[in-house]
Amino acid sequence: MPELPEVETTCRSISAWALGRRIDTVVCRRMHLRLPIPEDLDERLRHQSLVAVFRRAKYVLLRFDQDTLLIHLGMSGSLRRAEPHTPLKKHDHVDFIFDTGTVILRYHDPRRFGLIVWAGQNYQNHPLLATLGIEPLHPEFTGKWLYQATRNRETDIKLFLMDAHRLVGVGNIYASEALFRAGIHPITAAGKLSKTRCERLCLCVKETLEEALSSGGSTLRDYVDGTGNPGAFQLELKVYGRTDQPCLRCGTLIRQIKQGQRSTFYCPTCQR
DNA sequence: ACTGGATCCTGACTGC
DNA sequence: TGCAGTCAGGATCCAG
Repeated sequence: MPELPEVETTCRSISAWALGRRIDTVVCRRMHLRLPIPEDLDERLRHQSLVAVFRRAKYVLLRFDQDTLLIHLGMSGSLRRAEPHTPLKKHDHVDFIFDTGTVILRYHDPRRFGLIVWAGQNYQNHPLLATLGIEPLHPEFTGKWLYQATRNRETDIKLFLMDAHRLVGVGNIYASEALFRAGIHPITAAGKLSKTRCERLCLCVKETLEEALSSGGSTLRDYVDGTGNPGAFQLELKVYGRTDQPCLRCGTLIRQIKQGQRSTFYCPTCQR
């Protein structure tokens, strides 16, 4: 489900309404996602206030007075505001109930590929975060970095972009979109890219993510942000999901292939 | 170290 | 209408 723009949008919208609120209770209806949900969630979070909501890669971090929670939305997860009268849907696994029960942050995840765990004292050292790659929107992600990181790598550039141990936040949608924008064929061996093409790709990754962010992310099925609003970037997608439709630049039919068991979309004319 | 494949799980959709 | 097969925004683990 969510890639960097969707996770970031989720964090921002939760911040807007939940910061400073105090946990009343936490209700878990299901104890197992990708990992077990901590059993002491309610006991420990009770009466703590939410101090910060931020993102690392595709992880959401909720910092409370004493503890920080690490949340991943997997493929199908969402974290959004619910009111006391909002009816429970199937797969609404966890409710963080604030104040005197007036507002709820609700975790929903049909496929249960997500996770909720304690982040520990120093979240950067958490095993799930410690080995992650660099943030694509940070200044340290440059064409030069990309050029050096891809040397001698035979893996397809699209798979390289999606490898969170190198570069985080770029998932299946935005990898295809950024490569189209850069005019690079997704099967190109990462190590074969010239310095110039690395510069261009780096720029295109940043632009694609930033534009998606300003549209509030992409809503393909049921993605909604922390307030419940859908994104609009799906309207801007140039290749993702457009199999056999004409390329918006040259009219050639968009192709769909598999890379690493995931669908890739590209224009065989614009991308070489 | 790198690379490709299987895997976790449910729901939506397609074709017979 | 039902049933089987395929596919889906992620990331980990394992074998070669």
